[in-house]
Amino acid sequence: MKLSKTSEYALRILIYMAKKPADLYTAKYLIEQLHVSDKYLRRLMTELSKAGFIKSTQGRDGGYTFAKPINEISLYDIIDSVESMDKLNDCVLGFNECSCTNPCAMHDEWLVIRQKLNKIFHETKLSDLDFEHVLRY
Amino acid sequence: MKLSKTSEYALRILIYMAKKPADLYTAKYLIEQLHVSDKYLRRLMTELSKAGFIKSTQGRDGGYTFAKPINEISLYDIIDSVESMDKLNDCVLGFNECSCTNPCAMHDEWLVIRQKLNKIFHETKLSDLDFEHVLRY
DNA sequence: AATAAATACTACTTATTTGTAGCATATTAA
DNA sequence: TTAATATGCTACAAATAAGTAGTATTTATT
Repeated sequence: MKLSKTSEYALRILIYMAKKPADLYTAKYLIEQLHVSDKYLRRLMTELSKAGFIKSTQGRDGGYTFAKPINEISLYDIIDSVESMDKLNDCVLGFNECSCTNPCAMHDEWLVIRQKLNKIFHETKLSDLDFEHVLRY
Repeated sequence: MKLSKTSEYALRILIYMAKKPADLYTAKYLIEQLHVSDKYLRRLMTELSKAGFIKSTQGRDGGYTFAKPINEISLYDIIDSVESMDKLNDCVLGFNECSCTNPCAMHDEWLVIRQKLNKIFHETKLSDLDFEHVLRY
């Protein structure tokens, strides 16, 4: 009942960048600021580039910037790009056959929770966050 | 953003038993009904016994029954006994220092979600579930 | 053209979770 | 008291997630 480390890092990085969304950030700088390990961050940045959130420029004076406006990037999209958000909608008891017409004993309770989770994660965009106190390492 | 397999199994088993809470269930029977592997289920049952939800009687004609009324067993308690529910209250970005006075950028959004999750898991007791359609393998 | 400073890729290592095997222990009934 | 039928324990195996190492590639500056 927790996000994966990879999702945590992805959120941390993009939220940090969203504070000044027009800037160019080098991996080296983000590693220092956010205390995510070198190779892990770099690999993750490549994933986030492929997912279309950021774009990288290689070579000297290179780095990463947003590839689209931060009010178009939801927390749902970010998490979904590194761990499937679909699993949130799986049966909480692990039954594959579970559905509204053939529900498990917890189906209705879980439906309420997951709808709220989906709603908040979908509706919260990077631009909605409070950057006054962006906690960082 | 999903319960562990172990939590799923723990819930499956106890919810299944809660349908007829006075009965004695053998491991063999539960394994057949719920398709949880032999040794894994047995180990889990021992944990659930130690946590005080069920009690076991060894030897011939042995098995497991509830150790207390099922309206005193919440889903929170069950999940917490096999994977720490505390982690639900950890910072969603993984910052140890995150708190209401020193919040991360997602602190407020996440607080709303986790309070709802905590509430539902705490308030839902085994006796509250709908046993008309207990889906099983 | 050489160098410096950046990202990209592939393979490997470690840690955690999940699942399995085999033997030990307990209890009832004939 | 022996056989049958239960649970309990310890150690191992497999799968997945997390983290690390080293090298290749790209590009602006000189």
